[in-house]
Amino acid sequence: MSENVFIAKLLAQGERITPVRRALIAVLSKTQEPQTQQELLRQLKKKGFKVNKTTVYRQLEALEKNGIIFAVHFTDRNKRYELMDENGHHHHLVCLKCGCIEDAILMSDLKQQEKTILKKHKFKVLRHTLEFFGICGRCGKKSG
Amino acid sequence: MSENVFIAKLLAQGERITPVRRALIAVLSKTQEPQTQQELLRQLKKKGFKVNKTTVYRQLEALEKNGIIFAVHFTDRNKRYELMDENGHHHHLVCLKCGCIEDAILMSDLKQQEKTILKKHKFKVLRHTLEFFGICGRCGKKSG
DNA sequence: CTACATGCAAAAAATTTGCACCACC
DNA sequence: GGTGGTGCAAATTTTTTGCATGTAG
Repeated sequence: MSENVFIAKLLAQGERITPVRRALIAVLSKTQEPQTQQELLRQLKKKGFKVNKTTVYRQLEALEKNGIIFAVHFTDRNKRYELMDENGHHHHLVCLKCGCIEDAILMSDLKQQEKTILKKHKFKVLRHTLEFFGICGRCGKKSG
Repeated sequence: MSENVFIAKLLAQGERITPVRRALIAVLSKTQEPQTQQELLRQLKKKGFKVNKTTVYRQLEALEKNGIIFAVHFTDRNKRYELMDENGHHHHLVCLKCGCIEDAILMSDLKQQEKTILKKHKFKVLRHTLEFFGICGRCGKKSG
């Protein structure tokens, strides 16, 4: 249950543990692709969890502020959320044909980049997003 | 006038050169930060250029499809556009306090990363986004 | 108890669509 | 002269806000 790590983090930060927060963390920990508010709401309701969309928006915002989840934007207009990975979050491969999303296996050390940025730009990087857009293996086979 | 490069590219692709397209390219070539539809519309109007927001949306979409401009999403909910850089587009440093956006000087070879991704994931990368979020030099001074 | 979480409805903001008309090639 | 660009208004979608009520700590 890595979920408990996040619960613990919230508690440590003096935040309340409410059913909605618990449920959001649970759903996010069971999905690999970053989820939109709509998808999360749908999944919660499917599980019989009664919750309002406003609350989902508000709690996603709160969880993001508390460093529990992370927001990414792909090609569509919706924000997507994923759980913050303690070892640094991962990056994504977004297929422009089928829309599937894989996690990228990356060996770059952006940590080093961030140090360079601090030196050259006097800019303290707190987080970053790195996303790749293209054609996934399956779509590549289908159409050349 | 690097603007002409983009005009030429559009022509080469059999696209029409309309006043709106020309104006959008002109405005984007004079701004360093990626612009939202709203900002672009405002700048066009300020220049006395009469155009409707729907048209701006439609032309931004068209220009993106034709590889003239590139869309990025930061922390707010708006899509932003910048001209495609022929040497590869640049990355950004987004200040979470004042919202300013600088271009990052980067020395990473994402090209190499993309080759690795093709091998490991069978995923053909067409483009990527890499954005850093943090505290810019000015804000860093102000508040510690 | 009390501050914060929640639901509902309504507002605001961002984007898209339908349709008539205009202009470039 | 026909395809595609444009404007306007209205619809849709996404997100936010106000306020009354419930609930975790």
